[in-house]
Amino acid sequence: MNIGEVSKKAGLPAKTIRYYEDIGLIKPARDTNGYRAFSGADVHKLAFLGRARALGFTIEDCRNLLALWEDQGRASGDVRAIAKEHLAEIETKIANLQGMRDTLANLVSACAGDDRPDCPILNDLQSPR
Amino acid sequence: MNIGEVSKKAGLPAKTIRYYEDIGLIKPARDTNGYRAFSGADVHKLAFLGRARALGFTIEDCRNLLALWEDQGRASGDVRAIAKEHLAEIETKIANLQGMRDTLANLVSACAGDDRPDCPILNDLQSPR
DNA sequence: CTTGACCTTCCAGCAACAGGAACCCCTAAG
DNA sequence: CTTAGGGGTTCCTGTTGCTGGAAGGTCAAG
Repeated sequence: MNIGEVSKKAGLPAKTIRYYEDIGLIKPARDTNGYRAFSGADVHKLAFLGRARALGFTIEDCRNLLALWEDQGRASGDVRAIAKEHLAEIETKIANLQGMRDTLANLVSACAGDDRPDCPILNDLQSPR
Repeated sequence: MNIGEVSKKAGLPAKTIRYYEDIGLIKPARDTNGYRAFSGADVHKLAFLGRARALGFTIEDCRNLLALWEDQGRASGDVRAIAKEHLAEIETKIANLQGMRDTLANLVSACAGDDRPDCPILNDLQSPR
């Protein structure tokens, strides 16, 4: 299978797939013409990676998850630990963003948004209350 | 005022302040010895930038907000437009993260997390349900 | 034989800095 | 006078996860 077809099947841009090979996440074979020759297992791995990335796992997390996935003797506790840690980071991010959102929403609703220069948003950035 | 003192007053790392000069957000004067000589206005601007960044505005947004802040004849509508746009982006991010969080929380709670290899998290990454 | 759709590698760039090297400046103490 | 320290300066590299583009090889069809 060439990269274009794999790209469609796995739902990842060809650029991304090349990148993943670059950093050692996958190791597709090569045809005599130099083209990458992907196996079904490669496609499967790429789809796995795509889903892990969609859940926000970092590349390094993905590398570890992939290794655990391929290790039949893994302990599910190892997987869970990675996911739990990641979950905590996401919750932190959400909390931060919610704080920003609340402040911003207040400011936006306090601002007339007309032609006059008076602006609560700038006032707050100048010296928050 | 030297950069160290400004760093404390504005609550920004010296590195960041140099960077902000680099990209043209501030233009501090220079002493004869080559040191940056910050004015009170510079400090004020940096604090403004720090707060805008803390609300998640991009550097380009900050550049625009700063210009509006300094423009006595601005229209508050322009400020509000920037803030509103940014608010929408934040809400999008929050929604995405919440989606990830929900999925992850489910998976984490479904996973025994012990020594056995069976793992709902990996199962889902392999083929989501 | 040429066109066009593939594929290849390599290089640059994004955001917003952080780390570190190599060096200059200034003051105070021994 | 020298030295130690704690400032400051520039410049280069690295971070994360790709994306865009240039320059060129390959392949099947018309």
